[in-house]
Amino acid sequence: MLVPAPTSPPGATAPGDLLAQFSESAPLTQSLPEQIAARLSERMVSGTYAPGQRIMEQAVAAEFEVSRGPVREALRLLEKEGLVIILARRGAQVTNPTIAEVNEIFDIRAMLNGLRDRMIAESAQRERLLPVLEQEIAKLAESATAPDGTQYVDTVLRLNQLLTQAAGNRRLQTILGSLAVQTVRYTRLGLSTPERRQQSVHHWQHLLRALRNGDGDAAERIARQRVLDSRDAAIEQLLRQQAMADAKSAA
Amino acid sequence: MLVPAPTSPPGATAPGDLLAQFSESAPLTQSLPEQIAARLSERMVSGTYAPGQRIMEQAVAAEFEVSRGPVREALRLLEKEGLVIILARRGAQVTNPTIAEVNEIFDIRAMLNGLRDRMIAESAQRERLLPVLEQEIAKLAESATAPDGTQYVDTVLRLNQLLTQAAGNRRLQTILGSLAVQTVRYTRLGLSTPERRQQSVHHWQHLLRALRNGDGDAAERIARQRVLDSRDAAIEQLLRQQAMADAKSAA
DNA sequence: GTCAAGAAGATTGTTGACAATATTACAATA
DNA sequence: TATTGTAATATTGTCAACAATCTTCTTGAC
Repeated sequence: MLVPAPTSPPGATAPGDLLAQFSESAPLTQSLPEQIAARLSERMVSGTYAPGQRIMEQAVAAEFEVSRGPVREALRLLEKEGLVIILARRGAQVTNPTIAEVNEIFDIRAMLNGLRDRMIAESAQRERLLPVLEQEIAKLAESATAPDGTQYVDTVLRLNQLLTQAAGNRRLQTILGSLAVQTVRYTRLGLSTPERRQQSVHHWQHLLRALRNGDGDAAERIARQRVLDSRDAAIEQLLRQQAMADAKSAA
Repeated sequence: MLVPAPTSPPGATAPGDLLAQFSESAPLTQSLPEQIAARLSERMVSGTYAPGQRIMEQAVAAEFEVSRGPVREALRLLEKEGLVIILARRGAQVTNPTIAEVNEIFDIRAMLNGLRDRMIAESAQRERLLPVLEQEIAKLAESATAPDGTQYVDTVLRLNQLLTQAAGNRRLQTILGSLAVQTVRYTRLGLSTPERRQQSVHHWQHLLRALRNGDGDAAERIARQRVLDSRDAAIEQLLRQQAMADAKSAA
């Protein structure tokens, strides 16, 4: 049977725990394929499995001491999340999105975050959410100036999770969850400097104000801009990384 | 092996062929699970399988003369499309969306169609698309006044397909394709009267103008409004149907 | 040395059987 | 009669083996 993941105690926000984090109303006991998918997804977002790498069913099955059936299904789940691509009779490969594709994913997130935040702004029972948001955004402001961006990113993820759940649109939750998994890597990149994080805090504060005022138009506009800015920051960093890698390989 | 579907010759737009129609760059030879999924999806959109009905793996496997493995995978594919819901150890059930859920799906479609049409309006090589669109929209105007809405709906589907492909965002294509499959039924409902179809033609003509002018803002706004209107029309019809059913059962 | 053809090995796709769990039918009790 | 517990059945989950296909390595010709 499956060895439990070497993660922090339940409740802690473990990196790579995103599938569970964003999935709608997860049953208390995950199925075997889901457990395998969670374990594999950790390795993909953390880079243990490199982009482009081929994942062989038999190898995974042997490691987790299960048969290939559940592994196959786990890989299908990861395909749904966009973490692998499955080619007919050629198996699963860790996705290696081009910059254009990263752009595309952020575009979609921008639109759907806009919808999400508009829905919340226009919802009657948003009152209960506001105190929590205020608290989290305060935490955000604190951690913005830290040299390390880890805590900041965690809080952003938590905020997004809160809002996505609050919107109360199941399908939207599913789609945004899947897109979030695919873009964590890049979100981290985009928030790597204190300046970017300061900018991000301002966006969140604006959003909070719009939500408090029940201003759906503003909420949508700000949410969109926030994602598009984070996209631009991420792409900028990506290009910089790539340029450095290119220079190195040329030397 | 699998008996071929009793559909029209390839190329013809068969009802229920939607999975294939919207899937990105379908390989010429569908896998066995995909074939099964296509066959099952026909039955679901056509109502042969009633909403809420349970689909048993063994029964499907026996009918198509395959083992349960490919059937399982087919059902997972249909879950991805939102046509069934799979509960742990309880199998697959044809989804029976509430009116609230239908609303939610249309909301998402509205946003993403907005993104799609903005992308096209702002794309450099939209020129090639415009003549085709003009032609299809002309066809639309012709068939609007027909007593039967079938041809009109088909043309709308083709238009959406054209635009979705033209946007050139793979992930968007996937998501919109899946949402389209889920809402065909309701789109049909919303376009059931000539008045609604006339209104719809106007939207399309406005959209065409915005695309021609390269006006992304307008394209997005119009696309959104178009979907939201079709949503309202569909919901209205749904409620009417439901009221009639209720009255009947009370009698 | 490069390329093509073919054989050997590796990997995915499918199958049928068994195990674990859920559903149904039925009987006993309040 | 309604309800609860239990046995029988049905159904999903998992496994291991086989078939079909792809990949890689070797061999040979140019």
